[in-house]
Amino acid sequence: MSIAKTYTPADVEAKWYQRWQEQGFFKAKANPRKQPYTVVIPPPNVTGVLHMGHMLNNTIQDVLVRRARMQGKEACWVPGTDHASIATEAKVVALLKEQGIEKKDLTREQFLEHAFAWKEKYGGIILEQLKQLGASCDWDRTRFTMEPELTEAVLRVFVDLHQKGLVYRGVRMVNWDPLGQTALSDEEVIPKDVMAKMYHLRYEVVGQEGQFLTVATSRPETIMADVAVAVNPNDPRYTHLHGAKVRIPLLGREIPVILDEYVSIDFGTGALKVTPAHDLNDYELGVKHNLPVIDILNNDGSLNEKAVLYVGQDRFAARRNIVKDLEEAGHLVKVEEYASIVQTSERTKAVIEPRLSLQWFLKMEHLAKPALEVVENDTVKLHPAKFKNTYRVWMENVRDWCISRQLWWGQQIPAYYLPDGTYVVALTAEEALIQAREQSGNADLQLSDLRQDEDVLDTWFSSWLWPISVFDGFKDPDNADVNYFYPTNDLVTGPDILFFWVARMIMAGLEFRKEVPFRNVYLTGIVRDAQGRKMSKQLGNSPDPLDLIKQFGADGVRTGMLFSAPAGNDLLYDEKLVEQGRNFSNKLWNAFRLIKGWEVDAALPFPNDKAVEWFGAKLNATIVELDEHFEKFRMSDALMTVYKLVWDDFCSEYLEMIKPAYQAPIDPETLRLTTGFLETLLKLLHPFMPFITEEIWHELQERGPKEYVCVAAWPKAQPVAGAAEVLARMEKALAIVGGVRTIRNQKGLGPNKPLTLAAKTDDTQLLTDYDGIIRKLAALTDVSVVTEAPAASVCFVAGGAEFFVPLEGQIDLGAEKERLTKELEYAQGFRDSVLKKLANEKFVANAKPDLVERERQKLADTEAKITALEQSLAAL
RNA sequence: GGGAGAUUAGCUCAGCUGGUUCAGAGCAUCUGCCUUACAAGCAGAGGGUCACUGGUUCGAACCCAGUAUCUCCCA
Repeated sequence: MSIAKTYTPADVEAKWYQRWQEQGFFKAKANPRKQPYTVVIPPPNVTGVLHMGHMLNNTIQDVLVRRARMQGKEACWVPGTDHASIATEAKVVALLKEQGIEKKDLTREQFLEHAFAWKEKYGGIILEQLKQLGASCDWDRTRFTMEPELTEAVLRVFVDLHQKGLVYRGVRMVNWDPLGQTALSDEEVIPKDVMAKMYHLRYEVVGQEGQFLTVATSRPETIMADVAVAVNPNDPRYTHLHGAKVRIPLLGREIPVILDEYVSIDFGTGALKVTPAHDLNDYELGVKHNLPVIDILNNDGSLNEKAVLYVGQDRFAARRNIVKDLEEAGHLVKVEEYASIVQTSERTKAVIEPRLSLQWFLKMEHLAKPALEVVENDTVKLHPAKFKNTYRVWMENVRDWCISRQLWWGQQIPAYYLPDGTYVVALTAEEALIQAREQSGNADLQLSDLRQDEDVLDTWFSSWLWPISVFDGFKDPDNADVNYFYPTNDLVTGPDILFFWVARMIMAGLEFRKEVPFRNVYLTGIVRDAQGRKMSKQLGNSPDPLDLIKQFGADGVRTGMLFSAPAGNDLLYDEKLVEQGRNFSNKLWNAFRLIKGWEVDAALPFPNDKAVEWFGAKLNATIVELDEHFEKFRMSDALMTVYKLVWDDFCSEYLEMIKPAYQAPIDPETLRLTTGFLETLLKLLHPFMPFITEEIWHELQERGPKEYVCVAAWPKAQPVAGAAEVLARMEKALAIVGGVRTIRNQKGLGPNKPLTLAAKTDDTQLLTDYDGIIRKLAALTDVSVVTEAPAASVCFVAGGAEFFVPLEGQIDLGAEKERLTKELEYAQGFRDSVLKKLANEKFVANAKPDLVERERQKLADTEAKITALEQSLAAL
């Protein structure tokens, strides 16, 4: 039989994923005999497709989940999507437009029909893509934030919080997205640095014709909404204007000059136009001074009739026009460039309008306090911990959450308005009617008299319930699933949604189940390109994830992503990384190919006790190290640990030690033990590389129908007495091999030229025990013990002993002398530094005794080395 | 403007409470090898005043202060 020289992932990946599913390995059910391990997926946008960020994030989740499953836990990874109201609605509106349908021509019901049809057709593509990555989700549990059960959960929570007085309706300054035509929460607004213009406009002082007050503004188109000009009472330039009135340019309306210390004297001209409807600070100033509010904007950002001028024009067009007109009228004093910030919509990218608006809010103070505490006291641990600071600052300054959105795609707010303008909040219209009759005292009220609030709830108002709602914890708070799987264990997500989502889930968990939603939050970095730029469609710098999987295999891509992904650090994606992942797959494949290719001769004795003993010790030590990395969520280090174990220790050292000569058979015991080692390695690798490990697992030997590495027991370290000594002895032996190899390289001898080795050492036992290994790895025909340096040989020192490789006619005496002298000087320098340390009375007195002892040992070792080197030099 | 974090090899990062081998890994680089498991490979080598300046200490990449630069969060 022949095994392909290179591993071809495409041939096997789909097969194994299907088998795992057929076997039901990913399915989880409440099982009191097992410890639960639960992860809920950060639900991707239902309209989304897989991008590099998802690949990283879901690889990490899958590694955690697969390992937990192998550890014998009831591993449950719940997949699903969220409805992403604003993004999806925008997408559907655009699609309808292409078909010649305008949203405004549709009723709400008609629009939702279109939206759901679209979701059925295209939604959830991303979940199918996750399967290609190997994600071991329990697909039977797939949830969607807008499905009936989850919608009900959202409405129940809204009603509950309203009853508790935490949800309220009020007029507040909100972030208005004129493109999406909806309010946004503070977290959905992204500040952007821009170069803006500051316009200096002069307002004529009433009754003092020819006298002007100059204000500076970046938004001249809002002067029609001005209700005052404010100056600092301590500003001597304007003392004469206290109590005066000024006239708005072009418009002529008179507004008062008000005094407030809020106005900073050195910014702009020290005179501030006050436009309460269109600026948060102005609004607060307006409230304080009892000023009216004039809102001159329509929902789409165009000017309304209250503006009087430029009515119907978009805000930016109006700005251009008014600047021209102001200039012509002689009211534009000057224009300055200055660095400023504009707020933009996270979703539509439109410039946000601060706008006074009637919205629903959720009070945060009561929810934030306990949510902060559980992070402070590590009930919920953030990885890396530096995010605790960020979290704290946000939680301490959190403002009420604007939860209403002027959209249709989402859960419609269960508030019902009575004809008299008051409202009731209830889960259903029927319940609302009962309440409404009671509240109004009008028993004749009918359903048709009630009008439900037009708005829907923020998508995050669904997502924050996710860890509970996916287990139906609202509909049925005492069901077996939620009791068993909640709280979940680990959450893996990006720091960009720490507040949007993570913080709010913690709040919801504590408020509705009196328990945190998860114990650990692993925050991944952002995937960037090699130049450190964010991956974006515009830049075209993001590779297609599915292409990558095709090209390098899912295992290659998974490991490639993890190689350079320490928690919380951005990942600079480079194709080299997935290439390295693919190469690693191939390395593993070839190790398998070697072992599988051996013929067995049952008559052969077992010659590899030292190699086996060593690799067993190495394996145990590495498992301990690996588990530590996992406990600390150091995924990159965990991977690198197994990577080196497989590549360096197993392939480069162990297999080379036990490998029979070409086409020679192997003894049965070595084959048995080596196969066992490989199986252990497959288990350790499986969370990272599920496909190739499963393939090799089955190719290696016949397996029972349920016998998959996917559900094999996670290896446990088995401490063996004397393991440290075993590792140390082999290290010494390998140092000798290294010495010979270095000489081969330096002398250009090639790997196969037969050489002999002479050793001047006290530790002849080492040479006896490891004779076979040393000869094989260093390609030596003979190893002998000598008392004097043989003539015409190259020397090296390893572990305090001298070794000689006789090389008749190839010795450059001068070069040898130089090399040894250099090494000697280095050793002497080191000895001196140790001596100095030991001569220091304070060191000997203050340092821990074992430390001093170690320094003494160092000194002895170095002195042995110096002696050996000096003798070698003398012998030359 | 306020806050947090970072600065270690060409790149990406480790370096746990200051003290094992005068600073480690992977990738990249250089040299030599197509040695029948693997050239997607093998063997070997080079490479760092631990941002800078002071301080504490017997001893500092690690602790303290200041400076510079960068990143993130919030205004």
